[in-house]
Amino acid sequence: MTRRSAELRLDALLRTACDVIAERGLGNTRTADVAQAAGVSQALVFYHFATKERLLAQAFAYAAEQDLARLDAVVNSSASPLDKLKKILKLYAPTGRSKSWTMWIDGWSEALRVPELEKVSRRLDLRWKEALTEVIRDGVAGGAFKCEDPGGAAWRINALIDGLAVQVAVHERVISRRQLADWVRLSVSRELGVEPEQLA
Amino acid sequence: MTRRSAELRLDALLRTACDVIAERGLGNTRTADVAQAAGVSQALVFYHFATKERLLAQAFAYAAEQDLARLDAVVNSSASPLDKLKKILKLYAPTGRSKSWTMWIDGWSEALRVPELEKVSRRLDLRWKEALTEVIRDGVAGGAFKCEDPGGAAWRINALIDGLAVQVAVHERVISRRQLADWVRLSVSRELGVEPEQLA
DNA sequence: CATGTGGCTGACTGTTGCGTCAGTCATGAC
DNA sequence: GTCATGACTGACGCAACAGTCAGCCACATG
Repeated sequence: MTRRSAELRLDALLRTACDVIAERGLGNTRTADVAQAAGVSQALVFYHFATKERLLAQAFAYAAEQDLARLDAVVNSSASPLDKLKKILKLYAPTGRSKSWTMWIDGWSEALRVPELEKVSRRLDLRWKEALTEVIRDGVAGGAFKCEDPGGAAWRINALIDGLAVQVAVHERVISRRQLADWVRLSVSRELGVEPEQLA
Repeated sequence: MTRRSAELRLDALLRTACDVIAERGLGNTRTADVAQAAGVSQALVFYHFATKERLLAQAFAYAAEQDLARLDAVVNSSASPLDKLKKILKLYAPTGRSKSWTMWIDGWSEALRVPELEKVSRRLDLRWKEALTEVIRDGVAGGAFKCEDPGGAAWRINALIDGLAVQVAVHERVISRRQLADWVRLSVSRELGVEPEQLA
């Protein structure tokens, strides 16, 4: 155990906690697990986090912020709406039994009972929808997309991906990632009046 | 405590367990909770179920079977494909912070780590898709719907509902049930070449 | 009525896992 | 050097909870 500043240690613990949560699930993560994974005494965990609940909630938020940072990078880039759309779809769609997706599915379930997690989960979900809405609006304004209700379209696209991602993440092998991507492209192309091939 | 046949008691315990699970979540349900809710000693729970895991898994399956029974009743009825479709959509879409939906969301999360629950959850999810596919095929054959890929359409419709239902169930107030229903009707109408109003 | 079967319970036990606390030790300030 | 601060830990307390067990008692059967 090398000694570190509180800030560094906190960050390292949160990072480790994310890994442990992704592997064991929010409900089955024990403080001792996180401590062990971080190579640290269990007491240290309580030195930095008052309760287990706080640790989990902060770790969850930490992971969410990382995802959102990647999203913002795309939205704030100078790419065309079509390119941004493609990048967002790529970020959002699950890759393998994605660490992120297992965490969000877990998060939804916990959020049913833990208000603090519900807040984080809601913020994350809404942010994706806003980002997508914005890109669609820009695309419509620039003539790249045709869509009467960008907000609604964004919701439907997000919901479709969520639903398909759950199936891929939870029920391995019922559909392939390729199938998921194809169906998403098809629906998006219909919503925005573009050809599916343009989204590849 | 009135004495009952094992069969009756088992059924009553499963029923009670479903209620408790819906309220407390799969992960937070204790055997003592179920016993108390059923007005029975904790030891009796273990008399009928070897382990807590088995109790929860069986309760989960029990709830799934009830849902599937309702679904089968619709599918096997003599209604027209359009009527069946409307009834399926009505069954599937969440009503309030629906007991069923909180359970399925919880189930997805648990299924990530508990193979036994994964099986039940998969069976349930696939059954809905099959039913919807069947109805769409019938509708296409009879000329009521226009759809080139009934299977794909069923998957997309189901995924959309799942995704929207999660938002309604988990993040109360971000969208209304009315909004959800409107969007589902819109997407379904596009998939099947009917007017949204016909689905009301 | 006697007797066996099986539903049922109270009172346990062992374990797990959160949280505490008294105290150690590294580091930077002076 | 010495002192103060704050990161860090081992060892423990304690409550919650899964699961056990010895035995009770209602009821069907003969």
